[in-house]
Amino acid sequence: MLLETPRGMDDLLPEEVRVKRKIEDVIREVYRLYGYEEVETPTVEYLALFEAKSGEEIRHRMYRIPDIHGRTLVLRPEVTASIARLVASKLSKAPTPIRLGYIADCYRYDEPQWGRRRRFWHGGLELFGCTDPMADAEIVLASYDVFRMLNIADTWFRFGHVGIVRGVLGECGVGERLQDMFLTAIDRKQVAEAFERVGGALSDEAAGTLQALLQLRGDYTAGRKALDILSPWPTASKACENLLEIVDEVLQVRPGIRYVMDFGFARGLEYYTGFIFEQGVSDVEISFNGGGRYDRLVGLFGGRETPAVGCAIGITRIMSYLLRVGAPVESSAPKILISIVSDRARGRALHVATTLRENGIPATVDVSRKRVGDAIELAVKKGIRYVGVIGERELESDSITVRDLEKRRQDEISVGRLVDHLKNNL
RNA sequence: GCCGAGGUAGGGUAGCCUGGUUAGCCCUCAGGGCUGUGGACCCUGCAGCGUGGGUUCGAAUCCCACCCUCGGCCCCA
Repeated sequence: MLLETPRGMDDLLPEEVRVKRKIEDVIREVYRLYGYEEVETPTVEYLALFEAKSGEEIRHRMYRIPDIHGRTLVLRPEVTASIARLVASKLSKAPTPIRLGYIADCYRYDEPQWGRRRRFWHGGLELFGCTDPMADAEIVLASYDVFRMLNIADTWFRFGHVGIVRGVLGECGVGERLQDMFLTAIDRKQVAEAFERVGGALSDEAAGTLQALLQLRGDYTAGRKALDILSPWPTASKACENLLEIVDEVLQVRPGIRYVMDFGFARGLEYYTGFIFEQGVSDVEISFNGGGRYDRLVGLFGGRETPAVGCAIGITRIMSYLLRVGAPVESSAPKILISIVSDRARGRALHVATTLRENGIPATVDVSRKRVGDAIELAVKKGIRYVGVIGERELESDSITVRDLEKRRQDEISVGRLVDHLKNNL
């Protein structure tokens, strides 16, 4: 017990952290390029924040923590609600549009397996204050760029719009609560149950429309077909047009992306009001990124009604994927290990290492004072390319012997030229 | 939460069916052989049967429960 981590919560070893950092670096670069400002919110939040609109599934998978005064706190299962709260409160007077990003650990009491951990990281982008399809398209394009910059070329998108089904149901007088239940059932692929729940509220025509719609998926032409099916339903038609517009704008920039428009597509979070999407990688079932539009959440938290669209990128899933496919990640090993073979050389070794570091070259001194041969062996194991040797001879001539383990050659170089020598040979 | 397969030193494995020496091997790690070249080699050492019960003269081995890991379902990023 003492030596185990809680189930589903992982220690991350150097190799894993290296990959995770790389993903975070890319996400932060996308923030920079798109003008998103990173924020942090508490890992622990009040239960109420997630109770309203997080969706059935997530609600009962939250870690709950009773505090001393009997309030119920939870470990955040996701971050969007926190960001919406932030916009409803501290940022209520910030000029819109507001672009915010976050990288944060989240917690869900799930059954652990590949790509599903009880503690995992999300990297998100949230854009507040715009209803224009360009905003939705921007989130998709930024998502695409994250994967592109990680050299994950083979990525796919699934596009949908909860406003379509909500539109048909709404025009039949089905209330929001019932709409949520319908969509949750659809998300679970329980189509029959979905229809049972709304029961008699639907006319035959509405039921027929929905049945046809839920099976419809495909490329842009499927979207046109959906428009036909929806022609008697003005609200739903408008939602469908909105979806087509967003996808069209994405395709204008990235005509080659792999995507499917899926009209039977729903997501587990209940706060979505419009466009929704998921993104994944071809040889993996589960999605790596998901998001959509939630125009009412900020208002629900007491803020001014503020439209919003965003996404949550599964950093932990991408990390597992990159480790699995063995994606190359730059080594974090120092470039040179300086071996000392004379007590008098100790000061010189430290001095040389300092000079190298001041020039941006990572260097370590062999403080364990191994024999040269053992130092070479250690360097090989640690992936350090160069071994420097400083002893009496080098002190004499104000130089350092540098052995290149990759090219298997050795040179005696004056200390003054060492920085240039290593820089030229990296 | 459900179904399936598994758990032997830090990693990888043999032994389990058919209970019986001190649980073997490879890598890693530590110390030494070894005072400036061993991308080594040799010697020595540290460290293990997931946990708890049960059966038995005796359990890594058979039985039960639990824990954990890995798949799958469900769901999700």
